[in-house]
Amino acid sequence: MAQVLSEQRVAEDRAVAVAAWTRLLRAYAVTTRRLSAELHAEHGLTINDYEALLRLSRAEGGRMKRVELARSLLLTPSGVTRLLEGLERAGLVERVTCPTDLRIAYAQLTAEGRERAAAASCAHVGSVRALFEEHLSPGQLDELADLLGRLPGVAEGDENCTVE
Amino acid sequence: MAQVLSEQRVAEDRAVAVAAWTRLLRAYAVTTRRLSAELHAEHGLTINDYEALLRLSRAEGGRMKRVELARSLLLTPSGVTRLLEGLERAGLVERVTCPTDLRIAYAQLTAEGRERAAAASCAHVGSVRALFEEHLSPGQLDELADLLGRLPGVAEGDENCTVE
DNA sequence: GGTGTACTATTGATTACGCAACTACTTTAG
DNA sequence: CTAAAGTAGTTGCGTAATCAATAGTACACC
Repeated sequence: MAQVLSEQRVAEDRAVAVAAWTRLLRAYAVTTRRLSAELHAEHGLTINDYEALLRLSRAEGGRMKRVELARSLLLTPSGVTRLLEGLERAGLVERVTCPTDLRIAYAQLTAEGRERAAAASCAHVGSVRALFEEHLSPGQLDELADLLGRLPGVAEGDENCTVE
Repeated sequence: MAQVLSEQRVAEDRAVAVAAWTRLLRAYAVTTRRLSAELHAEHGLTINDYEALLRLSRAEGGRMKRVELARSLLLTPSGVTRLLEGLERAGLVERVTCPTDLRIAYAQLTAEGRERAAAASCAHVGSVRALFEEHLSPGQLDELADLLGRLPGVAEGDENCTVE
């Protein structure tokens, strides 16, 4: 009897971890599709384009080392190279070399980049709020952010990421 | 004074929705990288390969209509075509046409597919639990699953998705 | 002061996926 | 019974990202 109960308990515990995981997958898929479609239609930016501009706009002097940006966006270095390729072509970001360390190249936000970031931010934050606040109360959102932040590596990128 | 408080309140509300959203992005990126690397290394499957096999193995007769699978995995029809291309080439899934409606093609799990699904499931569930349970209690996982499930379209795919 | 190790960044090849356009079949309405 | 509308699925094309391999630069240590 105790045996049966304990087996059931184990099965439930397994289920709940897997349920959280599958829902995380689905939640990502759903929200990402919707928000990235809006962002792309209205501002011609992908989510990572936007996040990159945002982080640059909050960084000291509007510039960041490329690796730093990679860590901040959870991208590989090559991912950042390609991301910035696009933003440079669009004139939103400039490449600035570091005089004291020739390995380093900064990504530097241009004036136009700063404008686009501000414009997109305004609309995008609206979309995000519309989607999330329609279904979750502020308390629940807080709880959700807290729980997700407990996963390793999730909360680390927050310093540069708070709303002013 | 009331004015100031209310403005502050608004700013906090905005922040919490955006915080939840960015953490969702990061949580997806972090967990996905880790779990998909393991799954790929040990079983040669992507996460969607795995999820597809899993859903097929739980479906009546080990088969599903391709659109049904698409909805279940939150993929577009073309995504499913390509996903199944790979699984068919690997001999894990077979294409079965429907005799009464020639538009329809079923994806049918093969014996080998069923084996691979079972083998991968065992290890993968272990990885998922290790990752999630290391940082969240069962109660918190339950709460997390609940909160994510409130987002539109997230909880819908669950029928086929419960652990047996 | 040269040599090995670590760091920054890019490139080539590959993969996974979405969108739009299309074909093929079925159902409904007239 | 046929025309129109709807549904299932595939294909071409484009894009974002990965990994592995590579090149250039900095620095520590003997």
